[in-house]
Amino acid sequence: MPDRALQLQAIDALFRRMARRDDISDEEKEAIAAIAEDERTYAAGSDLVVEGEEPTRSTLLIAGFATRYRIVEDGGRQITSIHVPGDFVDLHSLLLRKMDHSVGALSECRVITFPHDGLRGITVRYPHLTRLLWLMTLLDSAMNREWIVGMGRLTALERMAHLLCELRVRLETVGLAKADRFPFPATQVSLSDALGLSAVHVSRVMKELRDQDLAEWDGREVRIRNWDRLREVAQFDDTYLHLEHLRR
Amino acid sequence: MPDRALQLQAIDALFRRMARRDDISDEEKEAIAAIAEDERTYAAGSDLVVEGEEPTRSTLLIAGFATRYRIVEDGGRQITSIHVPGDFVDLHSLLLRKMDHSVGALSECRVITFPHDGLRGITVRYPHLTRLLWLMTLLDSAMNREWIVGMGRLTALERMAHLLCELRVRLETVGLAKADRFPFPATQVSLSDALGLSAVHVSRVMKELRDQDLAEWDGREVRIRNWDRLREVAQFDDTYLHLEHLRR
DNA sequence: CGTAGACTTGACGGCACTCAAACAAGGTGG
DNA sequence: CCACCTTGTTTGAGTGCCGTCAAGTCTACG
Repeated sequence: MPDRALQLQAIDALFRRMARRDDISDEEKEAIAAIAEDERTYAAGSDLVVEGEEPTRSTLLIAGFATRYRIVEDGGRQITSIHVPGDFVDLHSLLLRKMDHSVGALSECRVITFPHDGLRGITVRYPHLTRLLWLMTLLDSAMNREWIVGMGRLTALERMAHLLCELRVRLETVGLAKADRFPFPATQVSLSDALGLSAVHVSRVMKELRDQDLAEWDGREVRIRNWDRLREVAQFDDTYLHLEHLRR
Repeated sequence: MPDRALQLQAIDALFRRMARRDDISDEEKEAIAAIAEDERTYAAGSDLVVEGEEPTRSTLLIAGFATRYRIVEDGGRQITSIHVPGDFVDLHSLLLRKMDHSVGALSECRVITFPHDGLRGITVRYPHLTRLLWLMTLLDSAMNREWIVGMGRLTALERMAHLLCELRVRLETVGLAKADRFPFPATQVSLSDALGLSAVHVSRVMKELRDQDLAEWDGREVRIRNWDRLREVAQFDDTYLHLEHLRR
């Protein structure tokens, strides 16, 4: 039986994400903590979940960065989401059951898992908390829609800028972004898999961002140089992140 | 007070979508029908919901085709989902509250709406039904992820073929596809908005599909000429539509 | 039968891809 | 402790998919 206070602290990033959108009561926090299992760590590059599996628990990322991705026939890889601490990487497996994509660790990842039985129990006893969990999956959807718009209608530079904007705001929400910098441990290859570009072109686009003094990135950390112009280039509008505090 | 039997019939496409994935009881069907409002009709080209609005009800499409879309700065438009009868076009507004995109009618659409108050009531009294509603939004997500993969890693021809495959399977699920044909009323412009292509290129790609005798389309109806090869070209695998009947 | 909207086809151009080679940095073993 | 190797990044040259522009065709409908 894990220590309850430690659990609550570890799950804090999730509570911050939720509390940003609606009130979450202590009882609700306890209900989640009550079904949390022990922490686990994954090495950078390893898979947390693999396409085709049928998980019996869902995974909350509490430290590190992870991605959802699929491999296509010619070996190409497409990342569909990047996850930061406080994100459930596979809450949808509670209902979809079978994974239609894999989840990989971009950097070393610490996670806590929640058995599906326990989560199903929450849907029976805690309707409001259920809606908040549902909301977490809806935020994933909203980000997916925004990515589709970007891939369909924005240039490589705009898309890259948009990703940096999104990451900054999401990391701020869980307290992981400083004023003008935030951690982002990745390779240009993984970025290219996320943006639907080639690795070579990512290199060129990053150079362009540096040259225009918009942002720079050394593979570990992003430094924002000119937030207003970066947002402008990215056509970034955070509406789709639904940051308003409302009754849900 | 609308006629209950008529309501149940109208909502049938939704029930079919749900019943394909899990059992849904008569009591649950009644619970949904009980909060249904009167039917409404939208003309082709009109908007069912507009970006920025905060709907107080969610909209179930019962006849016709609709799209979710966003307009970007240069006037470009990107469709993020195409909806068929049985789909909720904005169930997510129950929790997201503010629309981060618009919903337009591709053809004339008949819809039934469900007040958010009533849906929230369902989350309190019907946990299993709540999970099924949640599941409906998760299916949207899964389709979004698949579109991202397509936009990032497939060619125009492959993407187009993929869309036709997806529509065929989805329409079959609600009984609207015959063996080798199904309705799809759209213009090449709207298709180009969906696939992230230009209208001109959509024309070329459709010609290629015809020339290769894979499928044809006259603006109203799609005729599949060679399903196996179409699937192959599209690299279509229906796992992401989660068609298995399971306890959810 | 005239007109508007939708589709088709051709010419040309550009954004991003591939191929290829050089460079940087971190890790490992002799 | 440094040669060596692996992994990642940068840069250049050439290519191709798909976009834009433009003109012509088809079809529906008033």
